[in-house]
Formats: sequence, C-alpha cells, structure tokens
Amino acid sequence: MQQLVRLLVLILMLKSLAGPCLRSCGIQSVVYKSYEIRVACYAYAMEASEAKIEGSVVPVTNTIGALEKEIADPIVYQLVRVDGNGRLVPATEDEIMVVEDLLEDDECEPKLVPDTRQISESCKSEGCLMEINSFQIPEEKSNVLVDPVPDLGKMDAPEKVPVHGLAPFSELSDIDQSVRTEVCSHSQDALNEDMPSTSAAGSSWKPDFSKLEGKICLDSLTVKELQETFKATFGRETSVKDKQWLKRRITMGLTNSCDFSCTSFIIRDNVVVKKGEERICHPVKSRISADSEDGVANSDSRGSLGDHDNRINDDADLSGADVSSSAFEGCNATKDLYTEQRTTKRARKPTKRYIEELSEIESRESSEKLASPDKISRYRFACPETHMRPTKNVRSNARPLVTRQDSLGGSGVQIPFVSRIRRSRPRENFMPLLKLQPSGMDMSTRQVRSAVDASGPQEADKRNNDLIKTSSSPGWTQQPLTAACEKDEHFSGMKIVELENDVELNECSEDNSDDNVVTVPTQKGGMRRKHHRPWTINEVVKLVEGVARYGAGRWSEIKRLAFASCPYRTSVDLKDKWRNLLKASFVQLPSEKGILNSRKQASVPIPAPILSRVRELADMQGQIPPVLSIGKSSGHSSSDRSVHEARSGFL
DNA sequence: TTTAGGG
DNA sequence: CCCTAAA
Repeated sequence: MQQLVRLLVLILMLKSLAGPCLRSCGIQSVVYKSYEIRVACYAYAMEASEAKIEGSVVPVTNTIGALEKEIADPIVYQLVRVDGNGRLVPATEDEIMVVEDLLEDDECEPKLVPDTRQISESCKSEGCLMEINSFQIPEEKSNVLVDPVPDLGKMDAPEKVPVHGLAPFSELSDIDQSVRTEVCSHSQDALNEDMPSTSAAGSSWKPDFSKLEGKICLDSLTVKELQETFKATFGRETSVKDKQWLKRRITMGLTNSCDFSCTSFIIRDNVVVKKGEERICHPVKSRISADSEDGVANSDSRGSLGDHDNRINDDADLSGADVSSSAFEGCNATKDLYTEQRTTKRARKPTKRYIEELSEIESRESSEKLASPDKISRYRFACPETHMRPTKNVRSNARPLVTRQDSLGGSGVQIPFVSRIRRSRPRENFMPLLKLQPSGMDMSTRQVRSAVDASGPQEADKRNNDLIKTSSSPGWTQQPLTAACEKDEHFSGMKIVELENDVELNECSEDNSDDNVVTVPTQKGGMRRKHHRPWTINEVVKLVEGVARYGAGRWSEIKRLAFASCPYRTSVDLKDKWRNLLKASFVQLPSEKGILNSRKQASVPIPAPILSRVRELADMQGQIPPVLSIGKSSGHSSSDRSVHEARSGFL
C-alpha cells in the first residue's frame, strides 16, 4: 500500500498579488517511487504589520484577519506537509526536492495527474489556523470525467449563475483558464477578471457574479444549465455534456476560488460555507493607483509588482477595463494554472529550469548593484523557510518581491523563483522563523550556510553515512536521497563489500579512510568526485604492474583486470596517475634518496624503487618524453630535473 | 566506449 | 581530477 504523502505549497501573498501568484501554481498528484505525492496550493495573507520587511524575508503569519488590510508585500512560497492530524509541518528538504522535481517535470511526467477531487481540512499550525485545500486524487490519470463528484447538493454558494455570451470555446481544456468566482461580488461588481489573451473568445468577457446569489444546487441543474453555470464560472463555453464533469468542474472552480483564507468562504464537506465577512474581500485598488501614479518610475515594490501585474494580466486579458484586483484572482489563478498545465497549446507552466534560468537573467538585470547577482540568485532560496525574490522593477530601496512576472503565451504567469541548489535539511520548525522576522543579515547568513551545506562534503557524507548505517530518518525522505546516491559507487553497501574483501584481495585496503570521498552532483547532472582520493602505494604498485603486464595505454585492460576492486579508479584515473608517475620518475631518478630525505612533504613520497620501475617501463615502452629522453635516454644515469616538479612523485 | 591530452 | 576531442 502506498503511503500517502500530501504536500502543500503554501503561498503567502497579498491579495493584490494573488492572481499572478497563484496562477503559477499547479495542483498535481504524482506517484513518486512508492509514494503518492499530492501537491496543492494554499494561499493566505500575512499580517500587514508584519509585512513591512526590509530585505528578502517575509514572515508567514496568521491569515484571515490580515486580509482586510492593504498589504503591499511580496509573496512567499512555502512548502509544508499535512500530517495525519491535519497539522502543518515543515516540509523536509527531500520533500521540497521531490516537489520541485515534480513541478519541473509536470509536463512530461506521465504520472503527473491533475487533481480532481478536493476536500478541505483545517490545519492548525503554530497556533495559526489555516484553511487548507487538500486535494486528493485517484491513481488513474486524468480521470476527470469519472471521478466522484463532491456532494454538490449541499453546496451553498453565494453566487448566482449568470449566463454570458461568449464565443464558443470548443476545448474543454480551456475551461477554467480564468476561473471567476466572485464570492465577494457585492463589493466587486466591477471587478475585472483576467482573461487569457489566448482565449478564442476574445478578451472582453467579464463575469457577472453580481447576480450570483443564493444557493446553487448543481445536482438539480440540467446539462444545459450546468453548461451555463460553467460558462458563468469560468467564462468559457463548454460542450461537455457530462453532468458529473460539469458539476465537478464548477465545484472546483468555486472551491478553488473560495477555499482559501483570502476569501470569505471555505469548503467544508463539499459545501461552500461562508467563513467571514464579505468585506474581507474588498477590491484592492493599490495596484491601479500605484501604477497610474507612480508609473514606471515607481520604485516601490508594491508599485513595481502592480505595474508588472497589470502589464501582464490586464493588458493581456482585459481590454481597457479597470484594474481592480482582489484576492480572488489569486485563488482563481490556481485553477488557471491547473488548466494551463493540462492544455498543450496554451501558456505552459514554465519548467523549473526555465524559471531558474530566467530568474538568473532577471537577477542580473534587476540587481546589478549587488555584488554578485548570480550568487545571490542562487542562494536566495536556499533557505526553505522563505523564498523571495525581487522582481524586475525593483529599485535600490524597493522591497524585494517574491515572484516575477512572465508572459508566457501572452497570459501573465507569475513564476516563483526557485532555488537551484539543493537545500540541506530544513528546520524542524520554521513557523517561528517566519513569524519572527529575521534580519536580512540573518537570513542571508543562513542561506549561505545552507548553500554551503548543500555542497559541502561533510554534510553530504554525513547524510550518506546516515543512509548506510542508520534508518532513523523518516521513511520516505530517504527515498530521494537513495535515488540520488544510486550512482555513487560507494553507497549501497560498497564499503561493506570492500571491507569483506580487501584483506584477501589486498586491494584498496585504504577504502576505509575514504570518508571524504563523495560524489557531488554537477551542474549538468552528472556526478563528480568531489575530493581527491589519494593513491595508495598499493594502487601505484598495481598500476605499475598493470602497465608492465598489459602495456601503457591499455588503461581499460588494466582497470578491468587490476583495479576491478577499485571501482573509484577509472581508466582515466589510471592514465592520469601513470602520467604523473612518469613525470615523477624522471624527475626523481637522479636523486632517489633526496626525495626520501627529510623533505617536508604533505604526502608520502612514492618509493624510489617504484619510480625506477616506472621509468624502466616507460623506457621499454617508448614513453620517455622527448624532452627528457634527450638528456636521459642514452644513459640511465643522472640528469638534473627541476625539483619543483617532484610533486607528482607523491601519492 | 576508450584513449590521449589539456586544463 | 575534470573535460573533451578523436579514434
């Protein structure tokens, strides 16, 4: 039986930024290894008072009440896991890694399944009550049409269902391109909804949720009514006749729009219930004002972002309409992205690689003043607690923003910045950190530390050891680790094998001390040996004998026959070592004992006899370098070589 | 894939 | 030890 691991991507955001932010968030489920991982989006706002943060950190604070305040602050992505008790627990690094990978491969991964069902559950975390949208999905892929439909009969939606004239939209895949659920419609009648520029229906559609009142009992609706409801909800016409599907999609649209704490409704037992006052979701005008008043020159982050948002969303989606926005947009955006991921022709959710690369580019563009933008961009998200990043228009004193806007296919997509490096294990409890805003210095320090940890050999080795020796880590978190280490020759009991054999084989007996040898992932994804593994006398002897037996140049043969038990020595390594030995032999032969003499060398010198043998072999095989052979080939005796090259004569 | 050589 | 051209 598969262990169920639910992962939530926490998105902390302003309601004014909600739209583009959540747009980039998908709802997915995937089977990874033996775990089913479900990724959902969750959004909530932060306390305005705590939102004034300098630097790149934004606290994750409590939610619901803060929505009423005008917050102009960035967004933070947070990955948490919902444990069995419904509590939010920080996602471990491995979880984050997995999710990142999932998000990265969302388009080609066949197992990636868009979420189809959803339930709601409230989670308490650090005394912070949050409404979590928990998505559950069956194993089958894309069984949207047959998935059980939530009990819609009890659905109590405040919306009414207007029917909008809209050019026929054939593809159901586009349905929720723009989910428009105006829960707080009373105060937002004039709200303009995002419309993807790619919409065949044109960009002038605007949902009219002002007429949405009372309850909706989808069960009692006919197919046609459902289609109309669908259209009203999503702004698209649909030709789908499947009632279940329609109900489900509509419900999802409503749910996704409502079930965030930024709205006044939550979904409980498949029923939309009012959670707070409608005034919570009042329109936010900050963006407009910021945009119009401050314009491009606005250096305020809020203005910058608003500018950005408007540029993408409004320009693309709205035809000259006003630009009021609300948290709903953000909630809806979840749906948007979800759909986008399923559609092929539409704006696609950028892959992680794309995000990273663009992020770096933008980082350079926007923060040239920073000493090392590249580095910063890579380290910025090293800390799993908060992930923030300035957007393009940030000025020197601007507050950094967390996401950046990208126009993919014309529809604004807020792309979260993602760390390129793998983080070390995150804090067990990050909530306090998020609440108590750490200083920028603290943050950067921790980020750097994390970055170091990510590449540090000790850290990795420690983890490897843990992997081998103990099974104390929580079960599934080891899975990715193991997978990551699969290619390493030293894992998976390699040491044990060697310990058993090295005595009788008298080979590679120094393997016990190779603790610092570890493979580290390369940028290209390959594995690279991080630390130098000293050549032992044993290995050198084997090498020399191998050369004597098979001839220099037959490195593969030597490797296969003489170094079979030393998997870490590749043929290239043998070749390199031989090259060094060759060099050393000719250097040291003139004064063999000089080397052995008290020279303060860091490593043990290669015994002179070995070097002599090396030189002999080289001579036999015509490997004597011409530059050396001139002075030495005739007479094997003495010829002075510069001592500074004698380094190669050491192990 | 292996080899040779430069970095 | 890494990378890569060349075989």
